[in-house]
Amino acid sequence: MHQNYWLFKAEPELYGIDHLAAAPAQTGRWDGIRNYQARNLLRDQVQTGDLVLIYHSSCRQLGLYGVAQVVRSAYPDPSQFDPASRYLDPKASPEAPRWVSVDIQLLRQFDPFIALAELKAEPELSQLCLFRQPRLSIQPVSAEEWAHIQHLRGLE
DNA sequence: GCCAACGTTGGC
DNA sequence: GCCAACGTTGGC
Repeated sequence: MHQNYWLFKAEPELYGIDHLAAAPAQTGRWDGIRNYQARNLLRDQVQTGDLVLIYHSSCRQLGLYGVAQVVRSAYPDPSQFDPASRYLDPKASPEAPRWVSVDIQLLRQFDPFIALAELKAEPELSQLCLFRQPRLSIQPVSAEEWAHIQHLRGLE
């Protein structure tokens, strides 16, 4: 299948690029998505091999921190069944899961990170989902937007 | 199925 | 901490 591009939002105090970088094989589970629009994208469209921009929200330095690759496509998010998790969903069961996770592997970190203000200053990025639908936690990124963002750090 | 009340997100 | 935008809930 054709490779797609995404932007995943993270609150770095909960789980962010540093957690991913420290994980075995720099691979971690993207869990805790509890919004139906984001869930549907994750479940139906995010495929193994897709590339992902990691965005940090709700923190002092908002922006893009790196690139990851999807290494496992959607499967039931274990945290929905976990009474100890803040993401427990009492209406979900293993027989009828509601939420999904994917696994991603960190490929590289931007140096320096790409601040939100830097993204906003690029006319070519004015249509980014990040600006049009800022609350969506799993967002599509076009091939053109992806290339432009890579070029901001001299990357292909 | 409408819609008011309420909760959450997230930049500032 | 504020507050606008937006998502969810639940009575009718």
